[in-house]
Amino acid sequence: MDAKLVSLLQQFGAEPDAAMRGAASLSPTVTVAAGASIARKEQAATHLHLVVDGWAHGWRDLRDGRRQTVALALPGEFLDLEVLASGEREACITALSPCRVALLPLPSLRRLADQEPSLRGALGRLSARDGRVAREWMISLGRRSAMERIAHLLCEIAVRLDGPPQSDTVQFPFPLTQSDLADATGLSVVHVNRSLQALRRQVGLVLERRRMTIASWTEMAGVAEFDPCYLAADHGDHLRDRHAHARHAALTELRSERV
Amino acid sequence: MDAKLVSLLQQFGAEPDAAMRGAASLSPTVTVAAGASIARKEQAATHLHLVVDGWAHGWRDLRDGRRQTVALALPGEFLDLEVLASGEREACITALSPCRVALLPLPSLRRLADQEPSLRGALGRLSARDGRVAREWMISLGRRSAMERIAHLLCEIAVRLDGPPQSDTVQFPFPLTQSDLADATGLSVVHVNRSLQALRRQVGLVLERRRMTIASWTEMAGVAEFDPCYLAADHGDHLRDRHAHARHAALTELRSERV
DNA sequence: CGGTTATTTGAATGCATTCAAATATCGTGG
DNA sequence: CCACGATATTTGAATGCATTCAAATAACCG
Repeated sequence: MDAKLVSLLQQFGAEPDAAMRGAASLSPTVTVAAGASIARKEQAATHLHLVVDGWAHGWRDLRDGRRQTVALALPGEFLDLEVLASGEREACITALSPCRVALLPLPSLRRLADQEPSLRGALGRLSARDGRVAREWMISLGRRSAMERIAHLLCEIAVRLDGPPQSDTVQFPFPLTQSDLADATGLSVVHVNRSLQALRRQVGLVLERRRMTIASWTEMAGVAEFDPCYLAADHGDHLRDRHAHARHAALTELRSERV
Repeated sequence: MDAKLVSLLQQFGAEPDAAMRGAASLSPTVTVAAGASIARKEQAATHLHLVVDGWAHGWRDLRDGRRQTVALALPGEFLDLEVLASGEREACITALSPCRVALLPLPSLRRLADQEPSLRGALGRLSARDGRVAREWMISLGRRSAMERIAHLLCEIAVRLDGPPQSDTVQFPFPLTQSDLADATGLSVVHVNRSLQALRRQVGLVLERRRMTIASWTEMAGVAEFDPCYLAADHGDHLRDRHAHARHAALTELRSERV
């Protein structure tokens, strides 16, 4: 049972009771080291994975070794929600930092989702958010410059961790290496390094001892043309029936997501 | 009512009866010219869109005009399935060729999905396929060379239109301009032109009067490192309960999708 | 402390872009 | 049916962003 998952599911519209039962279907968590494999593409998908603590990513590679990160999971987020509907995993999952990962047995989660419309809706909206993030990444990979890509990713991470920032100075843990950033942004390690230096000069970015500081969020978001609305939980009128002011609350709630 | 939609839903696991009722919820179709807008990002999402005939795409752009296609819809495919769960549209939808588009009222489709588990499952699996396609595009945009990107996209289109090809020579209608291809692959028009010429020489690609011919599918798929399995309907064990040999049938059925 | 991993720098190369202009094709009205 | 304007494709040349290769420095881990 995991309190963070309960609150996540409720944020995305699950009834308190349904959220509890969803979270109760967790198997005991496993702990893995940074760089360790959590699930491989080929193996049968029997469980869904939730990162309780730590960061992980899903990736694919081409025959000659070029690698692309296709999904990033921060504390409290699912890694492979798509497995719920399709039954097959489409990427290898690897820990980017030391991780505690919860396993949710697929059959029981499906049974639960079939019975609980609100839980089903919450999982659907979580998938939809993953889709929005994926599309935003497509825009970065296809059309943004190196600096813009990195800036955009950093903004996204900041908001996914702590919600839209209150003050102009933002700070958060950052376990990724420059090589991880390269995988996620479709750039070479060397160029990530150089773009990071440019950001350091332009928007006062500091990265030391696995901690990121953004001196000017305004500047950074400007460089990235960043609009956080694609990260909000409520992206329509689903919740509005149940929670009258859900739309407004959504962003506020995101802020407490930091789990 | 649209026979193609019925068969699409059944391919993805809806009961015949449920598929019929899903298709029955279609509003009358509208016809739009190539280049015309079908739905805008900002406007309230009241309907889902299905391209009955013609090609369309969803796109986003940056302030300075750089544009990226984030989704492509071929005849018989949904354009904005993500709206079903999230309630908001995340891209502008534009016709790439003359199009007949069916509108499905969101509320009635949701009601239907809530009542019909098999229809719900089919829509979920269709969304999951959209997700797999999106991730494949991320790999192209992030890590494939210009020629590889275009080759991969052409392979994908060929399979989405007609299923995995039987013979080594493949032919299909192709209404996209090179500028459309540039939007989809994250390249400049000029470079698309040059890469197309390279493909012409290397794999005997011919594109004339809106018709594409691939002389050697083997060559083309080789250049693209193309593996069609991410396009299959059945990507897990969901269907296996109902249709014993669904997995094998999935690819075969895809072949008859060409609508 | 020493080995390993990560970051940083320099220099050379290359893939893709931009700009500009020519040619070809398409659609439409005369 | 042809002429016309508009759209799409093609080519050349110059530039630039990002990559690769190589090596040095710095940080991390046991």
